[in-house]
Amino acid sequence: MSAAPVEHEMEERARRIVEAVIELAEQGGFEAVRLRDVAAHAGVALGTLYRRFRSKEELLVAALELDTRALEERVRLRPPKGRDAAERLVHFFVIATRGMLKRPNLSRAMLKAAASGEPALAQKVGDFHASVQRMVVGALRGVPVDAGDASLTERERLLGDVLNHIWFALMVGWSGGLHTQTTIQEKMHDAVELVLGGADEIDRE
Amino acid sequence: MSAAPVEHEMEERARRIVEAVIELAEQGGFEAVRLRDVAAHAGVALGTLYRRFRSKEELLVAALELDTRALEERVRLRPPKGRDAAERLVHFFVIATRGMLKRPNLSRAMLKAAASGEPALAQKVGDFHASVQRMVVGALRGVPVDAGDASLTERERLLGDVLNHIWFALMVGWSGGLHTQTTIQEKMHDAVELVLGGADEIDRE
DNA sequence: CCGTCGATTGAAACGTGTTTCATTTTCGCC
DNA sequence: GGCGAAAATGAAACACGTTTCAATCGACGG
Repeated sequence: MSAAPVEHEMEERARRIVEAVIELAEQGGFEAVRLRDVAAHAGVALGTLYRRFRSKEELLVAALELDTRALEERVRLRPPKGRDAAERLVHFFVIATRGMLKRPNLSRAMLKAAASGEPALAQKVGDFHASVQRMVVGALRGVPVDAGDASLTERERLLGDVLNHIWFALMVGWSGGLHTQTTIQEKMHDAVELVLGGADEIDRE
Repeated sequence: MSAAPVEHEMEERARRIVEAVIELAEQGGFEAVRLRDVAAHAGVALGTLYRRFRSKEELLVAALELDTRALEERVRLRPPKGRDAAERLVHFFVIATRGMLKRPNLSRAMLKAAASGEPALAQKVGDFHASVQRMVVGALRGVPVDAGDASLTERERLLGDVLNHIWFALMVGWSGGLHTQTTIQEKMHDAVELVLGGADEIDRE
């Protein structure tokens, strides 16, 4: 019956599972992602779901991976604009933040999973941070950085790291009700100006 | 039988409950904090526990509050030392990081709760961030800042905010296996130098 | 001393993440 | 077309966070 080879069949199932996760999380957040419902929506048995994903958190980190890839694509097609690095960085974080806040329930659920501290997720969570860092450096340079490029300067690595951490902490804070979209953007604006060398040297590049 | 008035009785119970949480979390982390065990250790019924704390996360955030108060006391008694602001800030983060990593299971559990995104915890999590920020500004100034002091300069607020965010994100990353104690301290060192005005102006104060 | 009322208790029940397992299906291969 | 292995299924069971509730306790005013 099925024309696809095994791998495709497996990927197909995994894709449907993650899609179901995203749909449920968009509607009701982390708690609404009931794995029995996920399995039903994806048309698989619970055991199949657990063959591919070790936990609920792993499912949501898989969703984060998809989301991050979409953001990368968005940034590749329409890179953040600005006359200098600061403007481009601020613009990038506006894009990234808006992207997350567009589906708040899903984003909260993904952030909760990413911050859950599960060692099994370290790889994927690390990939997420690496991706954000690459996009940050891309905005800093004004030129996209692709995944294979290991040639960051020390300064780029540092700035990417620091801004990534700040944004992540802000998103986690937003997720817990500590910040609004506006305060996130203001704080990222201030942070970018700070790390780019103070308020006076706006056009340093 | 009981000589203490009602309020003391209630506080006493709450204190014993949080102590039980800390003990169990120290040994086995978040999962080991089974609320039936917590209640048994504290000598109360499950219902009593749920009268005072709305969720497992709230219990661990209460533990974080205790821990943070202990860190504040530690910093008040022996403030971070250094010839300039950068050294004091780095020293403060060494103290704070070492304090958390001394009881890794407990700290991971508390961080997971703090990053869980529960809106009910916003107040307490916000208090935690405010406390860290105060200690950061204290290290920046070289003089402790007490809780009532609202007179931060704009620069102090910004630096406290940014360094607090970076440290929090690093701790969450550590919790998930992304960083070691060494990498945390290196990254905080670099971050402090960055936000304090670049690698060249070491003695700016 | 009694009655009242809120707090506590003990125990049961529920929902959901996770595990287990016997059975069935699918797939590559001969 | 049939075989053996790997994967999927369906259903049950388990663990634990959370809720519920009737019974009991303890303090306090009258």
